[in-house]
Amino acid sequence: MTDHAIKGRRLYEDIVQHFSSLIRQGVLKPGERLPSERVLAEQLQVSRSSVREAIRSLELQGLVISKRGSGTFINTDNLESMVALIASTLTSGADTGVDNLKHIFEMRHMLEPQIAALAAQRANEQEVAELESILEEQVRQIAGGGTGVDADTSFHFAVASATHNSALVKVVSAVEDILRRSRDQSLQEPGRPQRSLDSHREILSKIHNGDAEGARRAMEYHLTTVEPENVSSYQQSPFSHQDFGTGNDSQSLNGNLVREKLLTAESR
Amino acid sequence: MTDHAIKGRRLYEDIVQHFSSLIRQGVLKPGERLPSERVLAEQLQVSRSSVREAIRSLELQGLVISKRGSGTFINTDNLESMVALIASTLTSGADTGVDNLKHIFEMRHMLEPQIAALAAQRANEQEVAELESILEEQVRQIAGGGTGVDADTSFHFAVASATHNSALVKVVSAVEDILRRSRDQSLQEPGRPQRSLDSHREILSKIHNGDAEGARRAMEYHLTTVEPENVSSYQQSPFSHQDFGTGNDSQSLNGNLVREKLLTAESR
DNA sequence: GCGTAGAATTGGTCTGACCACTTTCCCAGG
DNA sequence: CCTGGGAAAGTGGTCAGACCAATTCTACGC
Repeated sequence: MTDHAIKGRRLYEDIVQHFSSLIRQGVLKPGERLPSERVLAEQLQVSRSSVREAIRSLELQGLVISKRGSGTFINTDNLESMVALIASTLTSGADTGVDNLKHIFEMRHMLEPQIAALAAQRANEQEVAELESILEEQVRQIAGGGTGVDADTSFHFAVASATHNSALVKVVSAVEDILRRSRDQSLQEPGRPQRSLDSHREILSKIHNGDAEGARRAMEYHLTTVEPENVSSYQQSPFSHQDFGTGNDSQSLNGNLVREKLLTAESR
Repeated sequence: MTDHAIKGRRLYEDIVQHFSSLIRQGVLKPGERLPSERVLAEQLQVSRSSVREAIRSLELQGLVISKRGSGTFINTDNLESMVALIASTLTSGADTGVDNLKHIFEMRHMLEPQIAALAAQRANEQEVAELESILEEQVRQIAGGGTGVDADTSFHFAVASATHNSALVKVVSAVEDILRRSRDQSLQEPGRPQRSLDSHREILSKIHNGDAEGARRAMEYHLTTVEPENVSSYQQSPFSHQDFGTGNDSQSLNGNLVREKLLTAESR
């Protein structure tokens, strides 16, 4: 890649780098609480605003978590925010449209079959049990007339988890997050939910038996059949996630005023 | 208080969501300039600090770019920051250590051979030419006594680009970015740079001929031979890149002092 | 016409103040 | 003694206004 030319460094970036370094070196351990913003500002000889911007940045990177009233804590590895970030990054850029969705499908098609194979080699009993319970949940959802999207997404996530590879889990989660909505549409089609469930069962069976190659093929079949033939017929809906906190609705004060001005149509 | 259901939602997140939406919907087009922070603050009826935190977040997501003195602009699709973000997210979390590097290698091994195959099917003349010139550069670097890491990274990046799949490009770039350092070490070994170059040539040849399966195998071979046998012998700290600027704190005002102050403050 | 100095504009940083929420701690009532 | 509850202190979230530094715009002088 290109060399990053020297650009006007910002103060908060120094701070981010500093803490990134400390955290990654393990000097600051997960769960630990950072000094308060005011204290940090004084120690670092910068203003509280700069400290806050740095913390904002670290939080977006998933390295720390701020909680009003209690403090800022190291990591605790909350996957959600990281996944949301990757998802947002994957869907942003020049190609925000149908192409993007195609690209995501393509990547998924590259990754998931191999992930299933890995999972077959590495899944332990607990993880197999988890997968089974997810399928039971999917049965319930479908029986209840639902599409089973949530269980569907959970299944793919759980398979990725069974690889014991955190990087894969993150990327797959991001991909699944992005595809959740279009999958919802895909599953609207009659018969689809049941077919999806069936192929999930097949995948799980292979994983249970440690049949890597079988799992790979089963996942490939699953993706091919469940995948839409015509991606372009799908809603764009690029930005699903919930930003970093499941946050929704109703702020006091000027919250509603702001919301009125900010949001046009955002159901929730 | 009367009204309720107040989630821990932050004000700036609303703003982020608002602009995310506008940008992704194409209402705000790349290159366009946003109103100044002061104006935005007034329009949205929030403080400038909140606007700034929102812009910070958008910038980290690669959606906008702020330039002191001139303004804040939409996107321009600067890949770098997005890649840096994904990289940082992939390397953060519970497993910041050797395991993480293993995971990254594993993911790479899943993706790149298939990417090479896709590239063989889709690369156009221009992209083939680009790959050729990268190899020439690699020759020069090696001839000059270097390891050719930069050209090496560029090569993998260019192959990914040839798939015309932006999502793949982003993920691969992040992966390559993370692995750059360990690759540097790997290439220190005598003969390695030359072998790497040779297998690059093989890959390019297959891509040039549109031989997808050949390209896949060539890439697989390349990864297997160039990859370290023992990942754990590699330096940890997989966090190479620059976090959004060049990160050497030797020049930063209080780099080391800060650390001292911070650590002493830990005991409480 | 053109270039340049200065004014206006913009993002970056600082300060100090309040608000909303949590945690801590102390004291009254058991 | 304890224990529960409420005030106090501490923390992040937001706000306001100021100044600095880089950039852009403008108008003046040549």
